[in-house]
This record gives sequence, structure tokens and C-alpha cells, in this order.
Amino acid sequence: MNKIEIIHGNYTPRTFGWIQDPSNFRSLCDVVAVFDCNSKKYKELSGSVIPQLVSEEDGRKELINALNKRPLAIAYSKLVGTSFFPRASARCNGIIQAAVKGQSRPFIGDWPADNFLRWAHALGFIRYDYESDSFSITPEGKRLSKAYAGNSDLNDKEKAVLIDAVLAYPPACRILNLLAHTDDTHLTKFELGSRLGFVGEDGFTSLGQKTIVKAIALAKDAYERNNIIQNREASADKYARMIAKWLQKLGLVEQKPKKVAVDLAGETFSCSIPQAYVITNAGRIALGRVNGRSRHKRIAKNVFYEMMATKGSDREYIRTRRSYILKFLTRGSDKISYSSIVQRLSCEKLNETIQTVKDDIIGLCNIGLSIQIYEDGCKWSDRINDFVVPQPPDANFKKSQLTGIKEQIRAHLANVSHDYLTLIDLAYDSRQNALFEVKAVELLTEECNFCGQHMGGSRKPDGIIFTDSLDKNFGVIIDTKAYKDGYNLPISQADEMSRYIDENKKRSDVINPSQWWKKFGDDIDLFFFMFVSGHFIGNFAEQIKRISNVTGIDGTAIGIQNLLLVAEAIKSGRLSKCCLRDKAFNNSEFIPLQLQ
DNA sequence: TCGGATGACTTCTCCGACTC
DNA sequence: CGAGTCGGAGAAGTCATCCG
Repeated sequence: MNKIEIIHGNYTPRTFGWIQDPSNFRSLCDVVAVFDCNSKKYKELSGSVIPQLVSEEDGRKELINALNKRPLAIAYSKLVGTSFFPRASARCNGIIQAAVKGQSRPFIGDWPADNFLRWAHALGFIRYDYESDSFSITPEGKRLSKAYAGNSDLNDKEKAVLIDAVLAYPPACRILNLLAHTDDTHLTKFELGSRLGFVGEDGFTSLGQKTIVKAIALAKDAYERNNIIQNREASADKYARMIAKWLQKLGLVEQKPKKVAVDLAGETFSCSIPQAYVITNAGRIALGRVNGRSRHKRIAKNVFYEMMATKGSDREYIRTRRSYILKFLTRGSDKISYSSIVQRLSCEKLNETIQTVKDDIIGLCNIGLSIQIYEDGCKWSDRINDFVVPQPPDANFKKSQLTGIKEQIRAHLANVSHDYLTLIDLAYDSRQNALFEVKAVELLTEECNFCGQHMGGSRKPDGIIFTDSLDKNFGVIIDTKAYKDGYNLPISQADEMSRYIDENKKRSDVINPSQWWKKFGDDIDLFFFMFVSGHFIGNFAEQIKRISNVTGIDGTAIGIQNLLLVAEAIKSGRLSKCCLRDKAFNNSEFIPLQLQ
């Protein structure tokens, strides 16, 4: 127990434990049955489906051979297959692709196939072998496959096996616990998503519910409103929705639309979010088994190294760190201090701070493990099945620069929620530009008590903030940009800012019908501008001076680390908004304090 | 809406060219 | 000569919203 196993040879890091797409249990049963050579599904697949669906050049023979191997263990590549471009013209070239009917094809794509594989694995129906990169069925998987009686609906036996499996999957326990123990027992996918997994980190993004409701409130027509309701959800929100859907299908949770209200410039706006959930009586009973209440022994949960992080260049490092912390915790049921964890990590050549360890432990709670958290330490109060921590190739085994920066900033954030550390990831990920805009403005409004909002859409700045409680109020027009290697503030973007400043001066609905400036408070007549990005490079300072010269308005550029430090300074009371006003908009980069 | 579907982006792997 | 490194291209892996 608790040994840290070393995997030799070529080992391919994969991701397990987080499932984005599937929710059809019958399809899951079919996928598990692929690994049981006595099942009807297996015989269909190898006998007729794959011969018909997969062409010779796409590897029909290799897939059939893979299914004929004994004992039956199937390699990842044969199960999942590959993608095609464009995806809409994909051909079937994977066993799991062939095992499930798609939405518009007789098979599913490689990505849904990967997700079905992850699902079967996360619920303990198949096991992974590192050495051969292949999967085989477990006793639980056999039980599920045997329980099939030919109906498309789940029968009681299958349901019982599935419930046992779901209750050993920590994130499902997390969702059940949130629904059972929070003050508000009726939660939306956003409320669940924002408290699921390694919150505030790449791969676990969650849109703030407030932001969504605000956006719905501000939508200009039904089309836009519908679009937001349909499309706006981040990864963790989606994970939460899927898990809740599984629990619903097993009778542990019920879906009920929830009315959500938000305050907007003194007015209350409310809307209904369809993906909201409440726990059922059966769910409460099941949760008793999870938590080991009454006569039940606590269910041992399935944890994997691969679920400790999903993204980023130092993913393996972070996975290893969290796995080690978990291994240390599970060695006893006595309280263990954070400093002793730090010390034990350093014996493994992982040099970390207490803050990082604390945040990791909160993360472990958020993936659904039960740990009592105290001021100076924590206490393990759960049961898990042992798991392998593979030794990754050396090349992958280092902290990334971003992780290092985060750690530095983390140490300075005593008041601002550490969830906002995600901004450091977002600021350097161009495809998460939209979320970066939202979160950056949210930091200022939610943590620093500025009024204002994210705007989005074309011909509007990314956001605005303003004050409403000073002798001399002011407003700021904000533009944000997520860029991989730093932002040089190109002329086009500088001109755009000049235009916004101009529009705000003239305030003519002829020039810009959206009249975005109306969101500023009425009594504001002092304005500034601000650019936010990861960090700035090139001629950005000249561009800022140019904007200022052209418009007569002062502004600044602020890197994301500094924005976080400013937020902390404001929230802690060390920096007043007046002081910020007087110091920050110096027509250059604003650097509030040097880190030592 | 639900249950995947999609293009995009990041990282890995391969392989010939080149260097020391 | 040969081991090591570089770098470009394509394959593999993983989203983060999208959407029929």
C-alpha cells in the first residue's frame, strides 16, 4: 500500500478521470462489453460491425486482430483511433468508435471514443496497464457485462452495479456532497462547476454564474440570450453537468430549473437556468454509503494519477506533486502538518511552499476526497484504492515558468481568492481570450468592489469599471488580450482604444448605436484607459503615450501578476482607489510593487 | 435541449541535415 | 566516422465552447 511505483520503458502520459461528453449508460455498457469476449456486443463487433464499418486501409485487420488476442487487452490506439480533417468526413478507425452510434453517423469520432474509454476506466470497469498502454476488463466490468439482459433500458442489476461504480468515483461524490451539504441545496452547473476539481487552473475553467446572468440580462435580443444559454459553459461547468446527468439517470439527483437573481446597477435581474439539480432521497442514502455513515463501511474511491491535472506543459510535475501529497496523507489518520508535507516533498526533490500544498489539498477536496482542513495542517478521513504514480520521462519533469509565477503570486494573495490565479494561465492562452476578458473584469468588480462589467461583442471595449463612493469618481475603459508570448500592443489595437475614448467623449448613438458608455455611472467625468495582458513587450509604452497624446486621456498597461497584486492591495486596504487613480495612470506600465 | 461534434491549439515523434 | 542536436512537418492529444 502506498508504494510509489516506477514504470520503466516507454510510457505515454494519458489523461484519465475527467469525462466531457458521454452520458448514455447503455453505450457505456456496450463499451465495457467490448472487453468481455463472451458478450453479444463483442461478437457483433468482431463478427460484423468492424468488418462492415472499417475499411482495409483504415486498419480493419489490425482491429480484428486486437480483438482476437488472448487474454483480451486492447491498446489505446486501437480503441480510440484517430481524427480526420474535416471531422465531419471522418471514417471509422477505432474499436470504441464502432461500438457506439453517433449523432449523425453509425459510429462516433475519436474524441467521444476517448471519453467513453475514460468513463469506463474512471468507473472501474476496465483497468489500464502502463507497460503495454492497453486496457482490460475488471471483475466489476464483468459483472456489468453479465447483467445485460437484452433490453435497451437499464435493468435493476445493471443499475445497482453502476451506482456502486459511480459512488467510487470521487467527482460524483463531490457533486452529491455539494448538493447535500451547502446552504443552498439547489445548484446550477455553474455553481457546481466553480467548486469541482482543481478550480482556477488550466483545464478546470468555470464561468462565473454572476457573469452569465449579467450577460443574459444585457443581451439585446432573444437570439443573443438563447445563444448564451446554449453555448456558454466552461470545462468544469460541463464536467459538472455530465456528472449530474449520470446521477440523475441513476435516480440520485433530479434536474430542476433554478431562478437566479443578480443585482445590476441597483436593479435586480433574474433568469432561469435549466441545468440545475437537487439531490433525491435515494441520493442521500447513497451518500451515506459514500461517507460511511450508519452501518455502511465507507466505499473505497478510485483515484488516478492522471486525474490530478489535465493540461499545461508541466502537467506531469503537478500530477506527481499532488499524487505524492495524497500518498503522504493516506499513510495515517492522524493530523499532519503542512510543513511536514513540504519537508517530505523536498525529500522527493519537489520544492514547494506551504501555500501551494494548502491549495493542492483544497483541490483534492474539490475532486471529491474527504480531508479535514485546519489552520496548520490537515487530516485524512477517506478511503481510496491504491494507485500507481508513474515516473515520467525527465524531460517532462519540471515546473513550468507559469507555475513558478503562480507560486510567487500565490504567496502574496492573502485576501483575494486564489481562484483568480487562473488569470495567469488564461493571460497566456490565446484561445481562452474570451474567458480572460471576463475573469479580469470580474477580479476588479468582485474582489475590489469596483462597479462595472465585462462587455464583449464587437465595437465595444472588453470591459469598464468605475467607482461610486469617492469624492472624485472615475471610470476606466479596459482592453484585455491573452497572448502566448507577451503583448506588444499593435497600432490597430491602440487605435481601437483611441476610438473608444473618443466615443465615450462624444457619446453619440449615431457613431455607435450600442451606446456602451451608458454603463458608466452618471456622475463620472474623469476617465482613464487600461490594457491588461500576461506581460508587455516591444513598443507598447510608445503606443500608450500616443493614445494619451491623441485623446488627452491618461492610461496604463498592467501585466496580470501586477493586476493580481493591485487587487490584493485594494482588498486588504493597503491601497485606496484614490491612490490607484493618482498613481496608476502614468502613461506607462504600472508596476505597483517589486516582488522580492 | 442533450449528447456528442468540431476546429483549434499544444505537445510529441519522427527523420534528415547538420555539427562537433 | 559517429554520436548528438536542431528544426520542420506531421501525428497525437486535449480542450473550450458549439451545435444539429
